[in-house]
Order: sequence, then structure tokens, then C-alpha cells
Amino acid sequence: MITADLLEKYGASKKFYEKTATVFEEGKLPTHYYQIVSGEIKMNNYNDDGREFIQGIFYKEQSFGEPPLFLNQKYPASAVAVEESQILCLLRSNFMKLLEENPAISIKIIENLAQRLYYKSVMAAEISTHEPEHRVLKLIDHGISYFNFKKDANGFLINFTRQQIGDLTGLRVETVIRAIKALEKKGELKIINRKVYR
Amino acid sequence: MITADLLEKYGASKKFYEKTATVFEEGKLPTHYYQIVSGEIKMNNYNDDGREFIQGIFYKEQSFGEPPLFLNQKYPASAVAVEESQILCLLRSNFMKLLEENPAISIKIIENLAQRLYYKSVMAAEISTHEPEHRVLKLIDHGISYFNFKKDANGFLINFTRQQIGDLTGLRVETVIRAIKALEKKGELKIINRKVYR
DNA sequence: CTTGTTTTATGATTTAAGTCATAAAACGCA
DNA sequence: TGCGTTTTATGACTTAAATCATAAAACAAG
Repeated sequence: MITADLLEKYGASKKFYEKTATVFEEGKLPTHYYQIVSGEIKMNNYNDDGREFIQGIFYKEQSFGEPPLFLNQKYPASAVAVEESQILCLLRSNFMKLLEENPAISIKIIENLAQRLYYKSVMAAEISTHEPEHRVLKLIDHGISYFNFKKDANGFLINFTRQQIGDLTGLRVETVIRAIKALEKKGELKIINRKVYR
Repeated sequence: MITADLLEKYGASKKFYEKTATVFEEGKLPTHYYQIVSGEIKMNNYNDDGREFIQGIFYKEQSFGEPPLFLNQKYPASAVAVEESQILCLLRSNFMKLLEENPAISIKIIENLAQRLYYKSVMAAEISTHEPEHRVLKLIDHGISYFNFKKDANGFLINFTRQQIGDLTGLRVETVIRAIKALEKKGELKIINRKVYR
């Protein structure tokens, strides 16, 4: 999103997070702007009996956790490394300075937030009013442009586990497994040795 | 958000929408920036069997429908007047020009989008992993700062119908009615001649 | 290789919320 | 001030998805 050069010019430092390491926690106040150099980060919540909900998954060059940073409010979810990741971290005050001095960046931030709001609108409607199969298919279709699914001879490889799909759509693993099977039977997607293609 | 003066300087015109009139429809491409002068607008979706989901409700001085405007993507939901409303409408190209020539406005847009993303994150987690009572209470609590609930001697008056609460939380009216009764019994809120107070 | 963990899979059972039916109270407007 | 509509309300019942149990396949680590 923002070039590494520019971030470093304002004092950003690169930090390493190993798999399952926490970048920030729900309920804490934001201190930094975060932009992924490499790896994969998920934002998630747990309810009282330990059930996970994944707000989103982010990949290289993407930023995350800005809304509370701008509003100076507590994080509504935690950020956790899904795999080993490198992240550029820039102190809030320096990030704000960067924004002020580089108005063109604002437009990029706006487009990024707009994209995420769009995704959330689509998924909110899905989760509230559609059955499992519809929800799963919508996540996958939206994900083709939103997440980094790679295309090969069989179509787009949906590189999520059934559990992740469940945590992104508010469904249980078993329900996702059954929905995916049903969708395969209907010809909406393919399962090639347990991997899902669309 | 943006002063009426500035919007008008760039050619915005004030339009009147009567109750239930549509401002824009799901699936259409955006053409204008919209900012409410007076009244109340809801953004909603309908699923295949006519069930409604309300994405959000907006009041005077708030804007809505920007994400697709910035991304040049189809609206993921429709916008409908809940009551008679006046809206300032500014053509996309002129709005973009306004933004370019007034960098300070960008920050306001960012804060606004951040606020909405925050609301969506909170509600997504609620809808996916919490029971009806929790969902209703969270909507109400978040709504106290987000929607324009007025405080009086009995507390904040939640001026939503049970149906609207259902459409905002993905629950059916009957479930909302039962959840609200249960919450009253637990002392979490008050019902004074059918009106809900918190 | 072996072993422990994660992921996918399937069947049986339970349950919370949706659905259906019905009605009274409140509201709106002609 | 009367009448149609909307909103709130409650009880009975149905059902879709969650839960529970179990296991095989795949993967990861030592």
C-alpha cells in the first residue's frame, strides 16, 4: 500500500512474528500502523465459549488495524500471525505526520478502507440471511479477488481449511464440509484430493 | 461531514425523497456522493425469500454509499428513505475534484469509513458467534454512540422497532421480542409502555 | 520411519431459533 | 372517530444447523 521506503523514512521498523504470535490484542489501544512485508495475518475474535470468528485475513503489502488507529478506540479484534511474517510497524504519531505531509496517500487509505467495508457488507448480509451453501460460495467468490487465491489448471485453488471457512462465515466445520460436498455435487466447485477448486 | 456550502460550491443539488423512496439500488453503479440534510436513510439487502437485512441507518449530516463510489463497483445494498428526507447529491466527478482540491476532507472521510468499519466488525462477530440476547444488547450499546438515541429520565430511548432490531442483527421479530423481555427480566434494560430504554 | 497433531469425513442426536397461528394494543390517516 | 395497518405479544411446532462421537487420511516434527 505505502512504499517501504516512505514508511522507513518516517521511522518504521520491520518486526518478525512467528506462527501464532500476536501482533495486537482485542481491547487494547492502538499504537502503530502495521503493513505486511511477508507472511499472513488474521484478525479474529473469540466468544465466551472459545468459538473463533475471523474478521479478515491479510497478505503481503496489505495493512490492517487502521480503523481503531484513526479513531483512537480499542481494537475490536486481535491480530495473529497465521504463518511466519514480517511487518513494518510505524508509530501512530509518525504515521499521522506521514499522512499530513503526503496527501496522495490518503486516497490510497480511503480506497483500502472502502474495499474492506465492501467485503464486510457483502458478508454481513450473507451471514444474516443465507443458508450455509450460499454463504460458503459467496465467501469463495468474493475471496477470488479479495484473498490471494491462485489459478491453475483446475481453476482457483481455495487455500483455506474447512475450519477457516467456517470461522469466516460463522459456520461449524462439519457444516462447511457438508456444504462443500453439496456444492461439488451441484457442480459449483471441484474437490481434487481434498483441495477445493472454483 | 462536508459543509453544505462546500458541496454546493462543487455543484451539489438538494433532492427530496419521500418515505420509502429509493435513493439507489443494489447492483447499480454509483453516480453520486450522498449526504443527508434531514431525515433518515437505511441501507438494506433482501435475500431470495424476501427477508431483509439492514446494513446501517444514517441520519442528518451523515454520508452513505461511498465505498462503491470510490471503488467504482456495484452497490452491495440499496438505500431507502425511512422517513421523508432531504439529501445533497454531488456528481462523482465533481466529488473527486472536491477531494483533490481539499485534502483536509480526506481525513474526515477516512474517520467516517473507519467508524463504519468498526461498527461492522463488532456486529459481524456478534452475529456469527453470539446468542440473540447478546446480539441485541450489543447493537443497543453500540447504537447509543452510533445511532442517535436520545437520553431522558428513563435512560436512552432505543427508537427502533423490534423488526428493525431483528433486521440489523439477523434475528426474527419474535426472537427479538423474546430476547428483549428476557433482558428486561435480567435488569439489563427497561420496557416502559412498549418502548425500550437502556 | 514413527508419532502426534491437524484436517477431512460421516452418522446419530439435540436444541435453539425459526416458523406458524393468532390476537391485542397502538398508530396513522381519511 | 372509525378503520386499516403496523407493532408487540405469546404459545405450539418444526427444522436446520449445532453438537457429539468416532475415525481415516494427511501432514509435520523429531
